[in-house]
Amino acid sequence: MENLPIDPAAGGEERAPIAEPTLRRLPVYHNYLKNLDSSKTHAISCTQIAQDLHLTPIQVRKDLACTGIVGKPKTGYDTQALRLAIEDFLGWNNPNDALLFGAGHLGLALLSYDGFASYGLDIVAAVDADPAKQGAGPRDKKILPLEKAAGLIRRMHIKIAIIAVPEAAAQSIADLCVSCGIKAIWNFAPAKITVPADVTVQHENLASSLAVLSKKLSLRGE
Amino acid sequence: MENLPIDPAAGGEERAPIAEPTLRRLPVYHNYLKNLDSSKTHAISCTQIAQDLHLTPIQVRKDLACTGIVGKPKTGYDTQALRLAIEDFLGWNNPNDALLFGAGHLGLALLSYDGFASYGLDIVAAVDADPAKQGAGPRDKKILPLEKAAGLIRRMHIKIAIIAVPEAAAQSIADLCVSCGIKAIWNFAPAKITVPADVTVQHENLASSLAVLSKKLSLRGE
DNA sequence: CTATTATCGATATAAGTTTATCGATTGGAG
DNA sequence: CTCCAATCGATAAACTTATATCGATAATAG
Ligand SMILES: NC(=O)c1ccc[n+]([C@@H]2O[C@H](COP(=O)([O-])OP(=O)(O)OC[C@H]3O[C@@H](n4cnc5c(N)ncnc54)[C@H](O)[C@@H]3O)[C@@H](O)[C@H]2O)c1
Ligand SMILES: NC(=O)c1ccc[n+]([C@@H]2O[C@H](COP(=O)([O-])OP(=O)(O)OC[C@H]3O[C@@H](n4cnc5c(N)ncnc54)[C@H](O)[C@@H]3O)[C@@H](O)[C@H]2O)c1
Repeated sequence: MENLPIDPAAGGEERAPIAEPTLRRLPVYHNYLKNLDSSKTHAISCTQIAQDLHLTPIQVRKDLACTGIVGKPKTGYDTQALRLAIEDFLGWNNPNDALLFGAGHLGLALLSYDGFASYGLDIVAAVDADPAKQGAGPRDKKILPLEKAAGLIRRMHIKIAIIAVPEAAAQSIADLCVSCGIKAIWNFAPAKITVPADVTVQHENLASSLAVLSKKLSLRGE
Repeated sequence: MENLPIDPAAGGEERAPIAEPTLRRLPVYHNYLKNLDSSKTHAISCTQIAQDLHLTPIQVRKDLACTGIVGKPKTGYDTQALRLAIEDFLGWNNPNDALLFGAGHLGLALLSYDGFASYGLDIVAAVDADPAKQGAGPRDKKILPLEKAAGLIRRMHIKIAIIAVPEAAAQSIADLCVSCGIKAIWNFAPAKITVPADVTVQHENLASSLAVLSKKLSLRGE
């Protein structure tokens, strides 16, 4: 037990970089575990998870290993511990505050969604340029004028912005966010936005997903 | 010019299977081209596209090659022809009808979005179990009772369903769709749904994207 | 108590995707 | 007209991700 294969040339702080596909599957495992009847199922095997989620047991095992959890042969993983390990790994126990830009159709849907809380995201308020949209939003969230954004971000040390404004306004909102110290942007506009290297952007492009879907459909049909 | 490297063992119908990451980038190129001032820019090079979209020229060239377009050295691609080639490849010129399940917050946002038309998707109507939601929806789209779904799908030969109902109802809606002949499902519920092998499912899991974003953010911060 | 079997964890192989290299082609400068 | 620089297209290498193999371990049956 003495020669555990420590990453060479690493002083102990550089952990294995997590693969993005794995990262995207972790919430799926988490949701699966949440829906298990925990009074009945105290342990779960990779085999079972893989079967239910249409994956291979090997992949599941490798994904879960990233969280540091250890399983027991013939039994599997403790369901409670596994769920906590995923939450811990994804940082869902330390909620991040976020500010939403654009309280239109999509923005309001995001604002009214109560599921984000369990994913460690708290949308503290929305911002909209249209005075008619301003005031009280769903779930006691305020919809503020654009001018209030900078102060709010600075005062609350908000690090995440969600962009749900029209494409034409996306870049200017991004610039505003960056100048206020935002470090991560979740972008729902179908536009490429440019930010400094130390800011992370996650593009949520529905057109891409749709392209995959319709291409698969058309290939099936022929 | 006589020995073009035809795919061996292919009678001429089996084209190269398109890589999914490439497929996801094609709409991004398309949107980029749409925003170009076409009166000024008649040709565009991979180098330029790559620079603007933060990709490598080689990748852009390879992606675009899938659409069958050919460029000219020193000039690049004809912007108009390139845009049409992408639309053609993605099938955006032959719109698909789709039926939306769930006219809640997210469903209504999707229903009111007029951008899907240019991606070859036409949401013909929505369906909701709640009588209070039924009636006229945005953009002259009807919101129908659940009982009407099966008939509508069969009558209009609808092949695509969009699921925006609560997680608990997602599988039963999927089962209904499959029994009516739906061949592709775009699923916004955070649930894994099970369908026969000849039906395609595209899961749109916001939790996955959020996991990527927040993990990157937390790695940056340390 | 021992044999059996399901499962984990690690290592190795395969498949898929991105990036690099290089010759060929074309438009424009001299 | 000739040379040069930019770009394409194809092939090869590097990297990433997924799958397979195999020994070790623990629960269970006999
Ligand atoms: N609705 C959908 O289903 C859907 C799907 C895919 C992508 N999108 C994208 O999401 C974005 C929002 O879509 P939507 O349907 O909610 O549009 P929308 O028009 O309903 O809402 C846009 C909101 O942004 C506000 N706004 C405009 N400029 C602003 C600015 N500079 N600062 C702050 N607020 C501003 C508007 O007042 C409006 O309330 C768009 O970029 C759209 O392309 C939407
Ligand atoms: N709102 C968001 O921003 C968001 C984000 C991520 C995921 N989602 C997911 O999208 C789905 C919809 O979210 P939402 O916020 O619109 O929820 P919602 O509660 O606002 O809307 C759900 C709608 O589905 C209808 N419905 C329920 N059961 C039905 C059935 N069997 N057949 C037809 N209609 C039925 C309800 O009447 C309601 O109108 C959920 O699964 C949610 O987890 C939503």
